[in-house]
Parts: sequence; C-alpha cells; structure tokens
Amino acid sequence: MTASLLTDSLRKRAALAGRLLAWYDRNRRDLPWRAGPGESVDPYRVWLSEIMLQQTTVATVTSYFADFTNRWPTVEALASAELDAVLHAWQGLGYYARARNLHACAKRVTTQFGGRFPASEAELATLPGVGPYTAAAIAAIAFGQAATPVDGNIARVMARLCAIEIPLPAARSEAGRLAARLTPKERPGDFAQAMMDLGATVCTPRRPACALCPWIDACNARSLGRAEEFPRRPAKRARPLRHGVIFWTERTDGSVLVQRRPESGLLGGMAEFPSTDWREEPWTDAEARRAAPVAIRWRRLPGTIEHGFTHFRLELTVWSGRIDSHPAAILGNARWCEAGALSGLALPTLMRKVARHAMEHSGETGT
DNA sequence: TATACGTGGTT
DNA sequence: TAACCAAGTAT
Repeated sequence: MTASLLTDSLRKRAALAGRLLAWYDRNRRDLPWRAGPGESVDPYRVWLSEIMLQQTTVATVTSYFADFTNRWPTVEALASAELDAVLHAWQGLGYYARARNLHACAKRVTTQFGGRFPASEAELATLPGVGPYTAAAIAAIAFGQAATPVDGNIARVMARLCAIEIPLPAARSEAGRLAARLTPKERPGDFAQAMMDLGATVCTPRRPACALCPWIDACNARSLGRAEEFPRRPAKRARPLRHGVIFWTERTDGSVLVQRRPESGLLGGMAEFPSTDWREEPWTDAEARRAAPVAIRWRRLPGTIEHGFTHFRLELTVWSGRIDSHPAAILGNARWCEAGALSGLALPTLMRKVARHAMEHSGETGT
C-alpha cells in the first residue's frame, strides 16, 4: 500500500513516522555532534556540525569537528578567535565562505543574543551562513521545534516515497511540503535525523537497499520499480577547463612570496601564490613572463597541477624564480613567508598542491 | 530561477 | 577515467 501524503489520514501519517523513528532507534549512528543518551543537546555543536556538513561528507567533517570543538568549545570562544585562525583551521574543508560566515555568526550570537542561539527557525535563518535547511535543522535537533529541514537526503527519500516527477531543484520544495506532513510533534529532531540517516545508508542515490527500508511497502517509486530514477535531475553542464600560470618566488633565505585573496569570491580570504588569471585560453610563455610578480629569471617547472572546482576545472603551470635580497618593486599585497611558516598559512588544497609541486621540482631544470 | 562556490570519495 | 555525488547558502 503506497503513501499518498496529501490524502492520507493523520493516523496513517503518524504510523509512517513512527515506523521510521523505530528504525532510527535500532540503527542510530553515534556521531560526534549527536548528544549521547542522557546528554543534553548543545546548540553550538549542532550549529557547527550543520555548517560543516553542508555539501560535505560525514567522514570528512569528523576530524574538523573534533579540532574546532577542542580549540573553541563555546560560541563565545569562536567569536573571540581571529578570522585567520578560523580560516586556517578550515583549510581543506572547502567552500570557504562557510568559514567566514561561521565566524561572523559566532560574533552575532555572542553580541546580539548573549551567547545563546535563538530557538526559532525564523530567527536562526537571519544568521550568516544559516539558510532554510540549517535553520530548520537546528530548530528541530537542538530545540525540539516541529521544523522540517530538507537536505539532499530528505529530498531523495521524499521524491521516492511520493514519486515526485518534478525535477530538482524544484522538487526540493515539494519534498519539503510533503515531509512537513510527516513531521511528528514529538521528536521532530530525531525524525529529521532519521530521514537523513535513511537517505545516507539505505535510500542511497544509486542501488538503494530497499529490502532494509522501513517504508518499503509505502514507497511509490519502489512500487513502480523505479526507485533509482528519483529524484529527477536536470542534465548537467560540462565544466570548462581553465588555464593559469602560478609563480613560486623563492628568496635566497628560503622565503616564498604569498598573498591574501580578496575577501569574497573563489577561495575568498585564503592565502595563495601570485598567479595569472584563470582563463580558458592557455597562457603563452611570453604572456606568463609579463604577468610575473617581479622581473627575474623564471623557469617553467615540468608537469601541471590539475584541480577540480564545482563549476570549472583548472590546469596550472608552475613557474619558479629565485631572487636575492629585497627587490624594490614587487608586490601589490604580496609578502614574504618563511618556508617553515607556510604551514601556518590558510592555504586551500589547490595551493598546497602548488607548494608540493614546486618543492618537489626545485633544483630540477625546467623545460 | 540560475549561478558561484571546494574537496574527496565512489562508480 | 570522467562523472557523479555530499547534512546548502548567497546573490
């Protein structure tokens, strides 16, 4: 018997929710940000985990979450940190606007709300970096409000349960409307987490384990034999390939030229090595020399750095140059960083690849 | 509504 | 291997 959430009785919907909660109680995963039995929920940890988990896997988040909560056990502690320290701790996690908003949000909660996160979905949604999903998730999980977050898991579970034919991203709001009809007054936070766990472990994007699903008899997509076809997705656009030249500028004392990226946009606020623009047209050697941060003898290192961003792929050529003493004319906002201090910089993964490549090839002859 | 925004793991 | 995918938000 399949579910029809718009016409099913309240009792039938409550039974469906109850079955999922029972499944959750049997299969509950112990995650570091979840309160253990008898522990009270800490809104700070819920919020921090939800921000980290945006578009990021549990496996990746775990070590960052442990590091952040060790260094900054409270929202006030995080608010007191320097932005650069937060960016440094966030390096490698990606989507760096999250780190900037995290810091801004901690300050807002500390100054505007006296260190207590607001409990309502509407107030939560006014905080930097907190959108509709995160506001609902915190309200439900940390404050027991009957809110219905819709993440990718929940959208997929609902799209299958109700065979939503509308393609993403519009399917998301439809999924939210339907999921709200299932959300129980009791344990709304557990219900949301149960939906997400179900999506993450059973109702997976590919090859869902329907035999293990507490909703197998209610699932419309399953009854149609089309579970894997939901949610419908629009065709993806190809990611263009962009090219750039990046300059590894070494002083005779071993220092390297670095600079800070603009506060917003790609890798905003993170450290980088001076580089050309990243464009689709490859750079000629002559163009690269003209774009170099200082007029010295450069050599092009063998090989390239390849890196994938969300909306384009990047191929960087690394050029290496050595310079004596203190050149009068450089820089812009660039500065020298001692070799041993590189690890103290907030370097995104791309720039770590560049540094590793440059150091591996230092001493070789370029082509 | 559409696009910008990282990275690592899986298939 | 290239594509796909992940507990989304800001603009």
